[in-house]
Amino acid sequence: MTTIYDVAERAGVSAATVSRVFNGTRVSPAKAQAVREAALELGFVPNGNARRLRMGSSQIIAVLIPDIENPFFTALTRGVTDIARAAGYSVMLGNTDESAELEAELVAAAVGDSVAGIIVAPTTDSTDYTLPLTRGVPVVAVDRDAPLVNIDVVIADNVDGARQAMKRLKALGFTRIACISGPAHVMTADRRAEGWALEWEEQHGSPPPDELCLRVPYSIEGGRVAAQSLLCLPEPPDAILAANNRIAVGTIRHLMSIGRDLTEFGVASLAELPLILFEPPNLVVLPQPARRLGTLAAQLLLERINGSTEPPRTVIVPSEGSETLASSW
Amino acid sequence: MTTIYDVAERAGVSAATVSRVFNGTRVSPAKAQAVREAALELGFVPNGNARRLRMGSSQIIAVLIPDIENPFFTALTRGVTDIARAAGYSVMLGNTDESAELEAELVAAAVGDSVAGIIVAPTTDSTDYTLPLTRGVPVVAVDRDAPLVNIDVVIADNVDGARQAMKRLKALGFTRIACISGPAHVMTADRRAEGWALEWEEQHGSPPPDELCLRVPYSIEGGRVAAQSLLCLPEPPDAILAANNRIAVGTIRHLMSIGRDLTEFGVASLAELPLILFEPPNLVVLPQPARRLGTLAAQLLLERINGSTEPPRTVIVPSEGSETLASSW
DNA sequence: CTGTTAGCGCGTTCAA
DNA sequence: TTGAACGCGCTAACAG
Repeated sequence: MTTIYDVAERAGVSAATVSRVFNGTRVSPAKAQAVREAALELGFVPNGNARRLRMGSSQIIAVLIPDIENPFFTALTRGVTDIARAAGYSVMLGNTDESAELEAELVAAAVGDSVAGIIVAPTTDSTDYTLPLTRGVPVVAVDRDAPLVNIDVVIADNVDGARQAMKRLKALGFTRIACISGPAHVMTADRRAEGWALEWEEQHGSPPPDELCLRVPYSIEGGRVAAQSLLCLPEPPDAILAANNRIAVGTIRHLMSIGRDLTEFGVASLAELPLILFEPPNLVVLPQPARRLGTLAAQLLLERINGSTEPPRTVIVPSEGSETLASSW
Repeated sequence: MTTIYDVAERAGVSAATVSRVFNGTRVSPAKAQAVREAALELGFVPNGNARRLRMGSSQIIAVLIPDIENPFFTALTRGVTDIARAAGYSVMLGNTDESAELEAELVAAAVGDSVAGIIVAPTTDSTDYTLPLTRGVPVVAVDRDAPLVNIDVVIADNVDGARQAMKRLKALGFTRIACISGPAHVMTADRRAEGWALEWEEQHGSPPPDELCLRVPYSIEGGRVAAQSLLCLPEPPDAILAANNRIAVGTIRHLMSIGRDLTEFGVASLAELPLILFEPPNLVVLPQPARRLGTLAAQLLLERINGSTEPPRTVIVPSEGSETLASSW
């Protein structure tokens, strides 16, 4: 382990000078040059832990997401890393696995590592971020609200997304549009179901029948089961609004498995279907602004890191515009 | 910022005792209890940087992958985190974007953060990991070989994967199977093309015609273009072996776009097709052992971290067995 | 079992 | 412009 002292000795200067060279403080060109050479020859790598200990903070942003295997969150993370890197920050990723305990643990670890800030998709709507906040570590909630604390929040306009999808289905001629959304008390799922109900009321002049909105896990199986039971209704729907991509896939698979004619049944997915093989005729895809959520969250966080004390803002990111898959082929 | 000294004072013990409580060394139950209470009341969070500085190493494993938005690498990462977490390590993720410079930068950063070890998917086959290695930080290469240095390597058996896919296609009745693989000099792409050629020779008793193997980017568009030109050949293939999922999707999309009858054309994908809507009749999917690569790499790395000095091993992970999608529905 | 002491490597005063 | 000295918070010796 070569330290600044080794470099200093080799360059014939003091450790302080070496430190200055690496931190941009003015040093005479001759010594600066000597230090750089010595550092190179010795393969000097600054010790981040000592640096952070001394400075009390780091150029690291912690990103805490529920599932690294979910394309939505990886796209979001990508947005964060883009902005972070441009600003000279690196990103530490944590997987909360939708577990509140794990999330709390990771938040504490991030604080202990004196990260510069935290971007988190809260696992529950009752998570508490006073720990970092009281220590001056800014937190930005992304994708989901954090009602208990007063922080910046960046979320997609899920209500509007659902309504837009409904409108597209209506434009395709469908009128009795059911809704399969995610679990109750999951904010995105709640909002999407809400948007569905609002739009239904606008289209029909009356609230939607309760039985037309099912809440299931955000999974393929959830979509499959829900689609099945919706189709068994006395008055079955002629289209289904799926609140995320997995539910949409489950829905379509069920429709195909029972040989349903997809030219006469509409499906909307409130998320992209990345490696889809073909575009069913009446499929409406409303891409989620995942990466944009990430970039915005990172920007807000950087503002806080740089000392902004504006009152916390909630940024609602509009849908990326409904579009059929064809346009992205 | 509350420190162990604050906790110590409040609990009426010395800082060393507080440290011991948090590190599992034996302490009298009474004092241990007092320490825990004091820590809780004060909201004490151990300072990881001080800890790592003092200890000279950390419980952190750096994972460096080319693309966090690629399901293969996220699955791999998931495998690493599973093992790491179970062993009490946390994971720091870096995105190399297939850039050798960025990779080098991230490796240096990891060393500076005194991580316990590094798991990396090398961006080129000439990357050099002497920096961490000379500092005693073990490195395990995953998914791709690192010929320049003598380290543990964990890769999928791409040759065999390609051959198995070929066998499946043959079993379905296809004989003139073309190959669309990734870019030349990308190890996985080379091996898969190699497997294709070997199996062709075994099936036909002669080397395959050159024009039947195309090398394109690992992208949907690459697959589309390659499929198109293969089908224009004087003697077109009756099946295509796609070296990854994106190429497979591009291939199938092209086939469907020209109205090709998929009951008479075979396609094999050397990777999973996660959110697929339906299973084309002659689609062979050979899932990549992504997560397994991650778990194995993590295990090897942990052995090194724990001081193993065995000669470096190259672990070749067998394909996960060919299976059609149906089995995973 | 416990307290005291001494650094880990670095950035930053304060003098010179 | 530069160097000496200090301490960030913690753990590992060493006594007791």
